[in-house]
Amino acid sequence: MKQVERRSISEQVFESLKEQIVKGKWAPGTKIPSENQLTEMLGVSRISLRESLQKLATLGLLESRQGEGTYVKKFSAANYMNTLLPFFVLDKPDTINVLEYRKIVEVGTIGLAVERANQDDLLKLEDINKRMKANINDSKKFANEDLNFHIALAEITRNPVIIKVNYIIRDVLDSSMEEIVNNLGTRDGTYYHEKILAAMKAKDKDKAQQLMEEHVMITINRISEKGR
Amino acid sequence: MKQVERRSISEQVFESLKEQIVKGKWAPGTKIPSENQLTEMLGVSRISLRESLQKLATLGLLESRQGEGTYVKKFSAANYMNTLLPFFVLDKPDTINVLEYRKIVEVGTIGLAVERANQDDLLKLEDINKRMKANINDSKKFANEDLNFHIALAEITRNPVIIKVNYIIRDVLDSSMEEIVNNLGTRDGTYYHEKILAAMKAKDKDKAQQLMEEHVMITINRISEKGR
DNA sequence: TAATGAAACTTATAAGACAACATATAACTT
DNA sequence: AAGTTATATGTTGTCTTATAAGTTTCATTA
Repeated sequence: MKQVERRSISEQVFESLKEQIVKGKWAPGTKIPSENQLTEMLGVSRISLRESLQKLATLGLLESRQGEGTYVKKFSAANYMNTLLPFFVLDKPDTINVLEYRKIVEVGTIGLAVERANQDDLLKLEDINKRMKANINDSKKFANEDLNFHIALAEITRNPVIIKVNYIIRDVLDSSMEEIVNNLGTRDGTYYHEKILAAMKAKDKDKAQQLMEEHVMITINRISEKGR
Repeated sequence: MKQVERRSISEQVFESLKEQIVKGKWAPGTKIPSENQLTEMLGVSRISLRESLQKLATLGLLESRQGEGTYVKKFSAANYMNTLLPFFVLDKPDTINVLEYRKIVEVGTIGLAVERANQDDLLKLEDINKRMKANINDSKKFANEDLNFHIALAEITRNPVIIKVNYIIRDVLDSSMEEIVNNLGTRDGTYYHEKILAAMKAKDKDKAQQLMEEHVMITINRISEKGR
């Protein structure tokens, strides 16, 4: 027999709102009606409406700002990269594979970063390095600054796709990172960061990339040895 | 003065729940505590909690079934084909950013592929190249085989992260790819693929990487010139 | 044994209230 | 006149308390 169609209210609302955006009725950048207005227009409770709005926000189609309103976001590839999250999360077992991937991305990232870094960027990196050295005995803070260094590099590229992917990778590695630092210690973290920063100042792209490759490679080797 | 940190409740809850999944505390397929239990465990209202649960659901990490409970979703590639992307067309700056990112990943990919390719892999690539040449006047089929070539390279690395990311990127670019091929033609697609394959056979990693960089770079340049 | 049905538990939806925030305007001070 | 503070209004964020609508469990019954 043919199944009776069951669609939840919030799902129907979602489709309805999506149509407004997709069909261009609500153009990117514009403010959509307030929640109270929409509940009346659609005849649903604010709960169901908000559920749909939040889903659209998660997908990167809307953005809600408290006190201001809800706006249609311009769709960007970077937002789409959110779908990468489950890929990484649910495949957790192989940290090595993630690191191998990270090696590729980080080496490419530093290449662009060398070309695009300005004076402020370099100062910011220097700051992070200083904080790393200051926290050389606090592995938690140390690991955190380590990540900040790599994220800062990604942001220097000014490429939103790279930035986004970096955040996602960070998220995934974060869980194991502390453990990694606890095992590997803080010895060569500062060493490589300083060398990399020097190469950046000298605009020596090849050198910076080579250093970064070593830096990540050493981590990979240590991790894979640890498992035996 | 130092800014006071403001993070919404649902955001904090989101991070907290995500951590449980990322760290493997809640394994794929298992049922997570009920909403009532979670509200008590986290000390927040059901509204805020549900907001976070729904966000995780739209990201594909959780799935709620009325009357049953909420479960950690198992990964399945099919989940990622039902996205919103087809409704949107990437604009030029986006395409450039994606290509720039793709350049990084592809150059890294070919590096690993050179090291790990066996005889069968090389034959498979050769096959794809032949089909490309055969379809040199059918830009749609040509573009399709072009993508197959790059996906095959990703699969040769045997790194699931690289493979999956490749599929995602492919999805993102797919919408604009046909247009790209229509504009750029089929002229140097085969040229580079053949050269790259030759370098792979010779196990010449540097050469292969350099060729791949050129290959993607030329596409980037053409796209960015197109708009002027 | 198999079918029924009530109870308990789950997520979905609702309504109303208040908090937190942004913005514009009025009132006040200098 | 210009700058500052208070107020009003409208927005999203969060909470509380219900009720609806599913699923599962298990004792009861035919």
